[in-house]
Amino acid sequence: MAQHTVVVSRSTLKRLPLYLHLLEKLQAEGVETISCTYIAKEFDFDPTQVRKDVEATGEVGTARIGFRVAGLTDKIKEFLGWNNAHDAFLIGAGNMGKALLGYKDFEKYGLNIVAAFDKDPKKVGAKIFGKEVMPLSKMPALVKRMHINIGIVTVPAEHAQAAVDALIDAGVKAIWNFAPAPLKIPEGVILENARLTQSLAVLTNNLTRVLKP
Amino acid sequence: MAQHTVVVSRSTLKRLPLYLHLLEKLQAEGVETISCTYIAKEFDFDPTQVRKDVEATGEVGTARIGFRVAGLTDKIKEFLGWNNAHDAFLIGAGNMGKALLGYKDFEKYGLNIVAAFDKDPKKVGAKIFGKEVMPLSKMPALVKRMHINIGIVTVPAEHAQAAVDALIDAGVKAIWNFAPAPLKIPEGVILENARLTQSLAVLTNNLTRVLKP
DNA sequence: GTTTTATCGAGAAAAAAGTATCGATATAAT
DNA sequence: ATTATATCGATACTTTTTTCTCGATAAAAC
Repeated sequence: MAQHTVVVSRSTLKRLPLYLHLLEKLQAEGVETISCTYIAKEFDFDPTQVRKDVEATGEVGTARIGFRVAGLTDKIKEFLGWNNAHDAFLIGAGNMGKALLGYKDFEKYGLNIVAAFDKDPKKVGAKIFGKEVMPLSKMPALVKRMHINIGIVTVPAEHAQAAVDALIDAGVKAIWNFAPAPLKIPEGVILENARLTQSLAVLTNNLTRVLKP
Repeated sequence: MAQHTVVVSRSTLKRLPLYLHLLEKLQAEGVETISCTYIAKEFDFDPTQVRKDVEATGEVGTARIGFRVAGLTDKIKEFLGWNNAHDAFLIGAGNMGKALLGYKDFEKYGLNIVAAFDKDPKKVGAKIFGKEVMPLSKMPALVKRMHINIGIVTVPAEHAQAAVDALIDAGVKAIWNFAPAPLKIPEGVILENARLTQSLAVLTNNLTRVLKP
């Protein structure tokens, strides 16, 4: 099958999961086809924008009908790499780490957190939502043996760079970072920041403006 | 004092917290002035972009020197509304809810989670990180009495719209949504989605492209 | 069977975001 | 004192992203 190695904008990539959620809801309701116009209305986007986003996945529609819900769902999942799970290690079994370990839906999004690591001996040995917490020293060997590609970083900001360095040294190809620290990574490694503070900044700025007399 | 009611792009708003983290690190190290060139290098951004972002906060620099670290810190905080705390209620005391309740740094970011609410009677009554979990039925009256402006939604997707409706009915002005559901809100209310799946989508898409032979 | 309508897909236009250029200026070096 | 340099701030330019327009097409309405 022809794979779609199209490079698209971050914005498009971030809209696709939204469409996917909607499509899965519709599929559960037995809806078979869907138009970009409909999707656009649901999110208050421009229909053309939705059409272009969908185009990136390689799915083609039919005039007057739209797209098959099942077909589009598959194409989006494939495009995002969510059709088969990537194994991941998590570093830092604090609150955020625990929350992620307990997030069952990740398997739907192509992510399988295999184990957690922490440098605090008090946290080591426990099981969090069925996943073992191991000492950080064991991480490198396990990354190599299990061919882990993704490292999730949920340590405090001051330890983030060290955690990332260790993960990359061990052979991890992508970092999902939750620490509020600017990280340096070598060429070829993927860094994605999931920083709540950025989202919060947008919220509080808007709110201050709205509340201002 | 002249307030800055400048409307800036989402992108700018999301970069400002990054600068702020860096500035606070520098301030702790005793650095007094900083140039946009330096900030840009740290994040691999364009210096002009940093200068424009900074301009939005209203801080002015001096040629050849740059900006005072302390002054810029204050201006960014003020611009983001992080200089005085907004009280917030959290709905949904699941894993993500707990993680947020335990996140101490929020006070630095102008957010004070006052209490949590859950419809599950088993969760009600407990204290999570010192914050009480109350029945959802008590929420509306408390929002009004305490003049709560922000509602944080960490319920499962299928209950998200109901939670949001209840919060807005009660008088909340801004919603910080963690549920993977498309939410409808009335004019004038602020909705900010903090969806991990969007960030994950960018990561897994990039990773599949990198791993592809 | 013809007309109407909703939709796609492609390309053009508009808007937004990011990048480069350049004069002005404040410090440091000579 | 003069020259060199780093930086700001304003403006111009470029690129990217979003939105608009329009012909083609498939179903529905008449």
